[in-house]
Amino acid sequence: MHTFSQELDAVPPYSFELTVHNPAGWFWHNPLEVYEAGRIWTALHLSPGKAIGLRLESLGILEKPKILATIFSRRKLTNRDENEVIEMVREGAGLRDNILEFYEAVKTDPILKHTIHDLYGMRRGAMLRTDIFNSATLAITLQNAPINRTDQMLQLLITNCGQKMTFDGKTTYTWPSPKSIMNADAEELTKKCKLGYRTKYLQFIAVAVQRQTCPKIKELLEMPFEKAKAELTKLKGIGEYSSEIILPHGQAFPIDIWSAQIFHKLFFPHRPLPSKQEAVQIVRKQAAERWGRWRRLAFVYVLSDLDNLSQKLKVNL
DNA sequence: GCGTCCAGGTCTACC
DNA sequence: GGTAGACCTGGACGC
Repeated sequence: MHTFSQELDAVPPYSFELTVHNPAGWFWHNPLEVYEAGRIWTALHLSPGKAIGLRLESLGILEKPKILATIFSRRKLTNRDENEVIEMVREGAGLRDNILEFYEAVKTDPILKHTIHDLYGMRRGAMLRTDIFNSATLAITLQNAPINRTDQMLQLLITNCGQKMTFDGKTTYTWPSPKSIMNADAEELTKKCKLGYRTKYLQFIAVAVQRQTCPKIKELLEMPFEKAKAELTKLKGIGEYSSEIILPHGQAFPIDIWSAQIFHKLFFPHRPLPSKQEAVQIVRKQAAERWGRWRRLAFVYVLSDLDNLSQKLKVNL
């Protein structure tokens, strides 16, 4: 194994653990990543088809953050590949974000004033990616399914179609590449990964990503939010909710029936819960008016702090 | 055990 | 342009 290491700075305050370790009870880059005491191990594909292992380690403290990134690869990487990975880490771990701007904007908000205290230094972590396929895979498996079903589909997809990587004494997997899903037999994929009707959507998106007929993450970010959303909803299986899972914009607010009920209780604690679909529309509108361009961060902060919010605001979440 | 319902959306046929 | 109904799968529930 070849290794390449680089120390990275982050804009303080920066909490490595809150950002990458089970954010909102979920994963950072991939459901099969490994986290142990200030270190995380994961794996990803570099285009085209090169798999690498990645270890991130926190060397600093909240007000003087420093992250050591180490890349593990079977063949020596080019400088360009190394730079691409480091750039993905900077983006995915939110190292450049100035979180103090967000804190200043929401410091008097009756809900967020608690969460920014409880989760001081947390960033909105994002998957390591240059194309939409990882996040589209997540979005498709979240649709019309309770969380344990989603988890089952993701685990099966990754262990059957991702690439297994053993390095630095740890074993983990990459997300499945678009090529591996595009070339898989549809019937076999459905059966092995228990995807049901979702197989056809996943394969449709895999083809679009592989043939580059849909925008990359960087291109989406350069578009206005509504235009970027319209581009994504052209894809079969991607509606409003799924597009907001994928979009990198700060205005994205991927609200579903479950989270809509939580946010409705927080926004309107004395109102009865409306129908599920109504709650989604009401919450979406309220979040846009109240949190504007900060609503994606607000979303992550609230869902990462439900126990504390329940106690402080005396709401049963 | 067995049948029925429905979930952390989206598409399509039909009006 | 709006909206029921269908869609995989598996856990919860009633009997």
